[in-house]
Amino acid sequence: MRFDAGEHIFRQGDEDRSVYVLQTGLLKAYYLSDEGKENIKSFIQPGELIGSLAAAYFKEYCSFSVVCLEPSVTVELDFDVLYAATRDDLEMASAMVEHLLNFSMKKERREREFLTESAEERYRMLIDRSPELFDKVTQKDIARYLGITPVALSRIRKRNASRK
Amino acid sequence: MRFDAGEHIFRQGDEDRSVYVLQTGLLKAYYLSDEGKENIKSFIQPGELIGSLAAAYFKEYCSFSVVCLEPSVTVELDFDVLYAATRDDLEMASAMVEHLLNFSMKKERREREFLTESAEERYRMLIDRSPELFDKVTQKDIARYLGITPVALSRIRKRNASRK
DNA sequence: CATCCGCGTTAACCCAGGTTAATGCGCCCT
DNA sequence: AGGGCGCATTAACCTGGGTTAACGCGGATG
Repeated sequence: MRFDAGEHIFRQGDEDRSVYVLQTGLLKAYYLSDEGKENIKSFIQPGELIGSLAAAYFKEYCSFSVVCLEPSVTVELDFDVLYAATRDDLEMASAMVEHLLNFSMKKERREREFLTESAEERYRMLIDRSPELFDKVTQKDIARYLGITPVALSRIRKRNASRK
Repeated sequence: MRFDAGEHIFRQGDEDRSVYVLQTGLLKAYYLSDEGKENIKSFIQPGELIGSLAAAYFKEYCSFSVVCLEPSVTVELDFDVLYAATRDDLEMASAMVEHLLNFSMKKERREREFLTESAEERYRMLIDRSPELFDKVTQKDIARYLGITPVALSRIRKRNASRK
């Protein structure tokens, strides 16, 4: 499936029960609060996989939206088919375990960062870990990913003007 | 394996490559910062499973410690054996997928709460979701789990004096 | 070319939570 | 019983980030 920049793959509240593998492009997954504030769950880069686990597994509504930041190409997989496959194909199950282990560790790291680091430290770690992001994504989105406002990020950048 | 309250199952920095299933008791998993500050990753209740995925999978050091808050009984499983089993036993692989899906969703929810909610809202949600914890765990530990100081939690409780 | 709009920056003011320290309480220990 | 220790509370003060608003800018659009 091909998408233009700005197009949504699915929206918060949808009943989408698919999983998408990103081939090329860049996606952002975000939560929209009742008051209309956006908080960014993650950026998705080629090779990564995105979909609302909870929505698919518990047959609920998606708790977040996914939109393309660049023109993107994805492959859509039906969660139920995928899940059924893990129940009777060892290859699939192993691959799924592999993927989920990696996914869990990523989530765990982010949880840890929120728990133990300040916004400023999280900013510095993000620069170290994913410098490419800073070329592709607006500062507003970086801020919303770090859990702060664009104004706060601008201040942090000023404080850290020396490094990048 | 039996443990007294206060005993550690493993410590940050250990090379423990096991996974533990809690039969009875109550555990807490926590990070200790360089400056000696404690931040609580999670409380583990009977039926749940704990272990440092990253340590086991990447053969690294554990990034957190696990200590018993009550006398506890656990079953120890070797991660490598477990992982190998998922590679050639469909039953095991399916169970592992099941478990990891649930684990991922829990982490995802916590990530979301840190990203989108204030400390006060997180406190209220915790009361709703796990009221039992408040009887078993000190307020200090609840605060460290919420990502705030005991002093801040005391203030929040005062503001919310009406509800519990 | 002029207009518009969204982004990043900066300033001023506000507030939640951190820090430090004092107090009082309950619990464990011998 | 007495001493000691860790926990919860409260107060005073500090600080990082939120909010609002003004400004300049660059890119898109007519």
